Amino acid sequence: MEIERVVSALSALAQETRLKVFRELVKEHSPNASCGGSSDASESPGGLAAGELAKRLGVGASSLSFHLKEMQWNGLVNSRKEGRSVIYSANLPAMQGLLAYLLEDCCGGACGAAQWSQPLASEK
Amino acid sequence: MEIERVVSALSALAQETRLKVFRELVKEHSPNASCGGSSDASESPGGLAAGELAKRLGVGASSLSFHLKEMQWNGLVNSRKEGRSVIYSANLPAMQGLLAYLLEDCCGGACGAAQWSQPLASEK
DNA sequence: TTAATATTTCAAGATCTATTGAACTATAAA
DNA sequence: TTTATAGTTCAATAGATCTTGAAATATTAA
Repeated sequence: MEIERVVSALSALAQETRLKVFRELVKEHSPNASCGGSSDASESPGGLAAGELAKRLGVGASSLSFHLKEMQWNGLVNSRKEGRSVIYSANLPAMQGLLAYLLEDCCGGACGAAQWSQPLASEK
Repeated sequence: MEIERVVSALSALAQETRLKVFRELVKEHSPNASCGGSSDASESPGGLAAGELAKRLGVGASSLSFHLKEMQWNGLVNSRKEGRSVIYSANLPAMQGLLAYLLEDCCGGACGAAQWSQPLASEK
């Protein structure tokens, strides 16, 4: 991942509403949907309608729409239309790419990937 | 890590100059400095002087100072004074906390920590 | 003490972000 | 059709962010 893409992915997450949206979408992500290792052809990507997200997060529709557009532009979420709803879903490979970059380039040999196979430390 | 702290850590990184600063500081981080697992009492945290960072990144001194202050405020870097220089260093435990949060709360059971003990995938 | 170096602070200005409510588009139901 | 529902777009506004250059502060060297 080149630095501009990393910065834009980080920007997409560096806002409370958007981070909550992403978290919510990850929760709703169906386990067999695209996560690299999938194999089952019956991909049902899961996700949530914009309205349902707005309700859960208590955000105005147009404000949420603004944030979803931002996240989509930056590659963090995907959308599809179903009836009159638009279903948004987390783009997990994008998150993986981001984490891979941070782990490799921003956590140093000193605190590399190895540590993360453990229980995943406490608070800062 | 609670969500406000995560958002502020992400904001600290979601800017090209700042991400480059962090990367540079991680490169310069001495291997035995505070990374949780350290034990040697002769902690020499490494780091870089503001001026050296400015030179390496080609950024104006006052602009860099603004970004360093931001990163310090958000807990991503530490500083110490040495002579007339101010040496900045990466706060790796903060980065760890951030990564732990993203891995746990934003990557889902689907794409959890397990994957990251491997060779650390390619591009997105 | 005076001068040079390293860095921060300040003020101004340009640009980007986020929220609001109203208007608009598309789909489905009556 | 008409009406209701789901989302998006638009314009206005408020506030945050970033860059610049000049001035201020601290430390070291002459």
